[in-house]
Amino acid sequence: MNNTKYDALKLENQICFPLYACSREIVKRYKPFLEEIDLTYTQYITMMVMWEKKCVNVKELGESLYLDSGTLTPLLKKLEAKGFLTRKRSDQDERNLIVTITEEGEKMKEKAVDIPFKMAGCTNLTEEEGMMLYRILYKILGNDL
Amino acid sequence: MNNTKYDALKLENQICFPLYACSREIVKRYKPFLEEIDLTYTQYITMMVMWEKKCVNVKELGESLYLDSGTLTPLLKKLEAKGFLTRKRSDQDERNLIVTITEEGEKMKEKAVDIPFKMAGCTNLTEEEGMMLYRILYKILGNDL
DNA sequence: CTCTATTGAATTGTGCACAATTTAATTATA
DNA sequence: TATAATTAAATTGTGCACAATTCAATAGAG
Repeated sequence: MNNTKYDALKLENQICFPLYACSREIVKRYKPFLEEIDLTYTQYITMMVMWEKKCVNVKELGESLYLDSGTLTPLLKKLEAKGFLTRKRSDQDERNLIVTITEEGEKMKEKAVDIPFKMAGCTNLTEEEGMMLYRILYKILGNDL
Repeated sequence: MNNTKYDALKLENQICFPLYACSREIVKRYKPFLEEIDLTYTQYITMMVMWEKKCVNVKELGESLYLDSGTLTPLLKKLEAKGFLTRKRSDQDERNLIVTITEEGEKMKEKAVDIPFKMAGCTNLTEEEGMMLYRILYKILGNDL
């Protein structure tokens, strides 16, 4: 029993710190696989949205990824330069930038399709732990305090 | 039942994505509290180590925080400029840089001490969920695959 | 004791994140 | 319908992260 009012300031008593460390750690484990298809992690999750939706504006993309235009604008320009998507203003409302996946972007999906399975071996969680983690993380994300 | 081999590439089926989003989300919730004491989140967890250890070299600090010298060197220079710590090469082994907390850095602790309690209200997890999350995250971090 | 290998920080360069501001387009209102 | 308010992206500036390289100091092998 050596509790002090400072215990709450110890690194080992934080919940945010392992979250932050873990996030970076897993992104690091993705890196070798993502390098093979010339994507960074953020570009990869962006492509995931594109593979599903084919066509979105920056705002929708930002809501899906919890990212803003300050992050997305330069990132989308890079993905456009790589040929995976196109960027074009909407005719109906020129404030909106429409991002559309290209043929080449679609082809990428074939090269990406085994990454999730390769990554599955990179964590030592049981299926139950994985589901629990998933549920708790989305509970936090859903909490708009 | 519309399962395809592409389901594993959907954003909603990722475990890493909510981890990444959640980590950033919580750091964002810290920001208003940390601004009051003029620290960024990374500077804050660095100070946590300093409050506990008083004196460490960059390597030890990096092991505690899962960060390397590329991140820590500029960060420590900023904390030194703010007067919270000093940086000095070891006499025994000049390769080592000894980081030591200052009187002023110690005083900061008083101003930081209620941040964990303020943050506690910022997540909607039960105590059990918090403990579960903590356990699972450290299980991943401990896994040196 | 000298040469080589290793170690610990610092440096360099790239890519996010994000707050804050700006710009242009659209909508709402007096 | 002018004007004000709002909206969507882009821009600007700061601060990480991190791979890769460099540099200086020390340890180890012959």
